Amino acid sequence: MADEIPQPGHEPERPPSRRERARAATIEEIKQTALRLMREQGTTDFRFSDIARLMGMTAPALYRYFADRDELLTELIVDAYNDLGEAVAEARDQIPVDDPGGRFAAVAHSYRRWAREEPQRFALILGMPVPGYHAPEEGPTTEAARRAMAQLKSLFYEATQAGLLRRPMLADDDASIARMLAEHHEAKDLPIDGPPVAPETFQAMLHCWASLHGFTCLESYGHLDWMPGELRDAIFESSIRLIAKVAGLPEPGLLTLPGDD
Amino acid sequence: MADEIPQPGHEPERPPSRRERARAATIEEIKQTALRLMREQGTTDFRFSDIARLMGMTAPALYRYFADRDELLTELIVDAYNDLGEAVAEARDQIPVDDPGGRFAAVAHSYRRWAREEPQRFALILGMPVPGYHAPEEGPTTEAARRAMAQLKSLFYEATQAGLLRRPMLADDDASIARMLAEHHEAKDLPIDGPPVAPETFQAMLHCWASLHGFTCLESYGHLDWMPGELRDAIFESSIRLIAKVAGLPEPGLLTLPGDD
DNA sequence: TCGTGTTTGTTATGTCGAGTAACAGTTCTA
DNA sequence: TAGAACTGTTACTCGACATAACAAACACGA
Repeated sequence: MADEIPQPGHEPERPPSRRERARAATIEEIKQTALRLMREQGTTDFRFSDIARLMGMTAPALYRYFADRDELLTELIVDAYNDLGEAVAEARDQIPVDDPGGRFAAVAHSYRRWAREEPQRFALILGMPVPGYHAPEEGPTTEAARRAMAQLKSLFYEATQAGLLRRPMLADDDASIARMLAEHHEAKDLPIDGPPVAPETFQAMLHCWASLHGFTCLESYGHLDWMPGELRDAIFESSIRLIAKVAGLPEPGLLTLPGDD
Repeated sequence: MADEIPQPGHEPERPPSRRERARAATIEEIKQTALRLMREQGTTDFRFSDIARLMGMTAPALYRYFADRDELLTELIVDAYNDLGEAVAEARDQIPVDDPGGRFAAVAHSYRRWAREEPQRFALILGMPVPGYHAPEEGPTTEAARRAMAQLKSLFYEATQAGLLRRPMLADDDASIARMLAEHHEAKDLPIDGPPVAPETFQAMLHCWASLHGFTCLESYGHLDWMPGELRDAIFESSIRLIAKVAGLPEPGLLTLPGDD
């Protein structure tokens, strides 16, 4: 009785059985249905009973797959991080490595587009989560966030390696920042994977992220709705170029960004 | 029976009666209690029953003051907008008008400080609101948001008038943006009160807001928690100076920002 | 093929919070 | 002081989360 319980985390790698595939499919359907509800209702909330009804089931059946609402939410958050990270990485990798300016533009556009297309999922990961939800401390969500942010960093790292990154424009003496960053690079407690970058590069990267994220947040939550879309697009494009220039990235090659409407 | 219902919105101006004062005090206590609960629980959610319990009342009594949860939330949102706007305006006005760089720094610091001190209220206005809540279209929240943003604009307007604003650094040719902005200034459908500013100034202002907001959002929702506070402060300060420089604002006078920790 | 244990669904039920109804005490005002 | 308005109460409905107990389908070894 006692050792029948499988220890989660290091299951032996065997081919998934028929039942396991069915279970995985159901889990996926539950998540997709939850996302559909969020999209239709425009919130980050959903009801178990609604999910069950749309799936032709009763609500308690869902508890066979998720212990509670929080567990489902956590999975959705992790998926959203991964999805955003993948979307950004894919857009980035469609631009040649020797055009880091273009790569950053692609990252920025895909970040914005993802947020516009999935405002609820965007709110899920970068807004304040659903009331009553408490993310597991240092859990999978933190891990996924770390990975997503690494996408941006690798861009700067590659640019540095290729010698395509000018010194970023910085406000003034940043000796203290450089020192603090160096200390923490040594202590290796920065959450970004991969090799280290120069302090001023790191700072430029963070500035890029914050500016990009700020515009995206404002737009995604409707705070820029008073601007016509055409104007928003133009201002975003201009802002991104400005940010890139300030961060020391070269001018992007003039090309149509893939998938940019 | 029919015409007993008072039409909301144009009540005659008489001195508040004893009862009206008591009612206003109760409404205020309800709001404060809701805020206290939000702060204690770290969410934008609250339970009517909890509010009532903390006030020594029963839950249904609250419906004498607010028709439902949404109505209370709307008031809290409006209050938050006004509060943030006031905090920002106050910080700004403690710096002389002839130091627009310093004024912007003060605005930025107070914006950030407010968000850090009241992350729940910040989420309430600039994040995705509580599930199930639907803001009244073009209602008081929109109005309050408009006013709050006008605080930033007036800073740039004053700087322009005083001839202290250099031409902002822009990415490249922005003729189309200038044209679109000019059209919308003529159409007067921009949400910002007060006299118009030049298109490039407007663009710079928006860039300032987005960058400031981005950093603030990331920090307020804990996405920068991996940085020690000292480093966050330094990077924020540096970023703000950079943004100001890029926007064409002069270097701020070296002074201790009021209330800055 | 059969029987047993696991998985996945069901219905019935408990709990809790939003919101309403009916009623009671208090305060204002004519 | 009587009636109207206001503000609170208790009792109740409703809907959602979550659990318990049970039933059907499935997997698999003898």
